[in-house]
Amino acid sequence: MLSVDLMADSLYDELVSRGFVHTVTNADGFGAALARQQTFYVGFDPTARSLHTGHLIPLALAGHLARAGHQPILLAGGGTGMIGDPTDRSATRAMLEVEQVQANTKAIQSQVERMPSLAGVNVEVVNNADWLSDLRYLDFLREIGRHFSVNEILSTETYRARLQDGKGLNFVEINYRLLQAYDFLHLFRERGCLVQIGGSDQWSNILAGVDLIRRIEGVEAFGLVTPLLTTSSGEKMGKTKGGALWLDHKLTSPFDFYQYWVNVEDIAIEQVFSLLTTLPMDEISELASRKGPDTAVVKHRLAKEVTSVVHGVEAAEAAYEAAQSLFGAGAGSVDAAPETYISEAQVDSGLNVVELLVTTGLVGSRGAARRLVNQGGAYVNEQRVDRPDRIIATADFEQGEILLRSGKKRYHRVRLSEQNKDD
RNA sequence: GGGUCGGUGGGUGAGUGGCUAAUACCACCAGACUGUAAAUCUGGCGCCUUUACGGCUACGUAGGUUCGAAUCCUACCCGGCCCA
Repeated sequence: MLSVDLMADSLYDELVSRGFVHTVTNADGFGAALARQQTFYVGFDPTARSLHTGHLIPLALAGHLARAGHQPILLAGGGTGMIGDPTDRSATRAMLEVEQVQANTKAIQSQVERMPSLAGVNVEVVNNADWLSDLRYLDFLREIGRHFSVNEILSTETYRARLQDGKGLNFVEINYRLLQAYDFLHLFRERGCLVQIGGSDQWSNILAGVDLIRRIEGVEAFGLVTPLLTTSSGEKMGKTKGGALWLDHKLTSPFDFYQYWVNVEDIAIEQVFSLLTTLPMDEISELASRKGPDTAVVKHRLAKEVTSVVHGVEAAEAAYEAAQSLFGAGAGSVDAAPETYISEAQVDSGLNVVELLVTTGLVGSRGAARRLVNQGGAYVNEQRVDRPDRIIATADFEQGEILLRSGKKRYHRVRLSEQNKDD
């Protein structure tokens, strides 16, 4: 018994020392609860067809808990997504089309199921549409609604801010909290789930569930929220030109994903390591303590670890190799850089750099491509392009391939093919 | 339902008949410096083109007034506040 307790304590302590605990409902109680096998859950709303960097911390935490023997349930919010979480929103979200929600839910479900960081773990994925869709309004109001104080809801940060700024708040949005709380209650009843984890923005929603379970079932459930990864200027980490840093390789290539982490600010190294990778803390401290140009090496390690978590070790290795050949000594081919195929016919018809930059998606418009060239940020095979009307000829292809570069670090391969091929 | 104020580019938020593709800040992109870092400095940041004192599209939606509208009028949609 004693040893089990020690294990549990050390698990909780480990979570604290790695920086996962932003807030917890009852630290002692939670620590003690971990002495027994717990079922816990974390939810993701289907606002897009892929999860992004921001979801990585709760996923990592889920991994730690799961490896310690606890049972994870990952919840895709097919039901709550129909409503839209108002948290951190200065205005009402546009409601997504039903089909969109369903498609996103499916995408996220399969993404979570295939997540390398959870490989070997018995993850259960559920969709709250399965139980929320069939709720009966009157029953829900009588059983659940009566436990919620509108005053209390309105006094929480999200809603108060809305009211103060005179931004408006509709009834649907207030209900979001009830539904999320109900999810927790449902999972407690059906699965004995006593723990919900999430990002710090989910604190009040999680708390609502903990309260609901106590009120209705008389049982103490636990909620724990993780911090957010932010840059030194306080911005959420994971923002790029193209928007979020997606976990889906079709939206953000493993190479770009890798590059993002190689480029994190120095001061974030330790935090990213401890939250997103599973390296032991003493090793992390050692890595983080290195100074000067050596930090480049450390960042490669960081990028490799984080990329492995999302895309697997092989993709991480490939991204590393690609980065080495691009940024290390000597240039080579770049297997992991995103690639596009174009036909010889296109080349023969007089394709110029601007057109090429646009078709590869390296820039968003022809105007932007011209700007890039004029600012000296465009390269073909590592040679700076000086004119927007520079024609790309078959002679530019080295072994059927052109290496296109935008700025210092964004690469794209263009390959010749008989026909156009996508993906 | 009545009154009143408001809906501007990824975000915040100026602009109230031409000088406005639209101030400023943030985010973002490029250049310089570096370590593929931060900070700093410089340039850019609707789309298109023969890069031009050029064309097109845009300031909730749809019409209208005007030589000319984000700016005025009408209707509608959405939101705040007050009244019911």
